[in-house]
Amino acid sequence: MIRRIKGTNDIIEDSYVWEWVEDKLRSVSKKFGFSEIRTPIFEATELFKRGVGTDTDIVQKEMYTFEDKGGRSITLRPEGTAPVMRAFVEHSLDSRGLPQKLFYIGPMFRYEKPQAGRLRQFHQYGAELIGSSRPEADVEIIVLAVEALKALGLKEFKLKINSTGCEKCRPKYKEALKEYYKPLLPKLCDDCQIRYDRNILRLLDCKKDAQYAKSAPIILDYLCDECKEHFNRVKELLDTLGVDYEVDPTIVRGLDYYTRTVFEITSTSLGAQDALAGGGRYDHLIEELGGRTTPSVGFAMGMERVMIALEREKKLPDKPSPQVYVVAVEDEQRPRALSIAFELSKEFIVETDVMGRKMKSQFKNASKLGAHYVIIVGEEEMKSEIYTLKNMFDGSQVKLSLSEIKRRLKEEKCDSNLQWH
RNA sequence: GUGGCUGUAGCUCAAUUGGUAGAGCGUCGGACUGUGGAUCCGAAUGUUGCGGGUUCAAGCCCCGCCAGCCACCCCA
Repeated sequence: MIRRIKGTNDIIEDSYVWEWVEDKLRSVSKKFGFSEIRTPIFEATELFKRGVGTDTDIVQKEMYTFEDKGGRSITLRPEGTAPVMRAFVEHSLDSRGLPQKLFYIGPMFRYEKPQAGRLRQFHQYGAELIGSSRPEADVEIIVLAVEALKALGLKEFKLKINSTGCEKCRPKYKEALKEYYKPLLPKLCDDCQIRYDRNILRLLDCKKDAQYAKSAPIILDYLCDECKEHFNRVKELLDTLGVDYEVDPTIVRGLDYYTRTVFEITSTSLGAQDALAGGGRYDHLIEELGGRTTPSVGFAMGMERVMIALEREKKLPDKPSPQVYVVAVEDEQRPRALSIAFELSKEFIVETDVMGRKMKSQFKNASKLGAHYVIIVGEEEMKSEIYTLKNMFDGSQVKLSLSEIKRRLKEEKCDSNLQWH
């Protein structure tokens, strides 16, 4: 048997949950004025090296990179921001006016060891607000992320924010950190020894050496006036909007492109892989990709994790079931049953038997599928063209013509809780 | 990439000290020849994750691989 690749999933029984989640996310995004962008699933490897940063874990060990037949180095996208920015530059979207507000939903690929909530092919929803350096933009993005989770019905999550400063103040902070950790260096874990030189900020969120991080210098004390002002405005606006958050000076984020605001939304109902969404401001990514300086903010949300959280919080939608199931009493009525089913399927969700089942089994099948109504087509109905409509929820039944049945089903559709639209 | 746990029917799990694989659920059918969700009866389905080894004999022991889970790493 050929099996699926490690760390990938077939979405079968749950596909209606995916549809539901995607519908909600699209709808919230549009309400915030964002429109969907769909970029290719693979890109030139160079895009991620430059966009995400060569020092990041993603680029160093997690990319699915291969050479195509033309000898080009191709990479399956590990994240969504760099491709969106590439498209922004490539199509000169700034000439259409700023800001550009874009969202995406789709698969991402990272070569990691799988566990619950961490897959090699996973799916992200994300949004980018391109072209504004103002704190209002940060807040709009943060609020969108929070509202998206709320729209799905999630409650058990926490928003944490921080500022990582800019190219002016961050070097000073890094220096202060180096100073602080220098005497501690021999006591740090192996990973932190390497991080000390490569990316000192990462020492802060190391779980093994968390004891030292507590009394380490805090970036917020090193922010330049502009960054400090920006961060304060973000907090004020969040307060004004009544958004709950917590300032966490240890979140630094794994991608190199972030400047100033960074944030994370973690679920309190998940295990180790508890980050539902993460994002921040990236003021220099676009110029890194050859565009003109265009300050921007964005975030990405992990759809699998959101769905695990929905399950934990018991917020999954009900599976949609057919509105009507057309039953043929005898073989003679099968063609009629089929044509009624096709006719009704122009307006309703219809099922009918194609397995040659006896009437009894057709009924069993109708209940198993959760059909609200059954239309019985027997000899009598065939002649009179007045069919029996049975309500499977309360067992009642009436005799109606096809057009009366349609009218009845239409009324039912309005107060049906089987649909989520 | 590191460490630990696990792998038996579609699903959840049994199987004495190694002795020739079973139950529930589900599926399908029947009891019920124009009426489902209850009940009863019956049927189908396994290279015991894969490969090797030890043994008269392996689901069980040993080794390797694969996959999943948990934690680390990191993140969504």
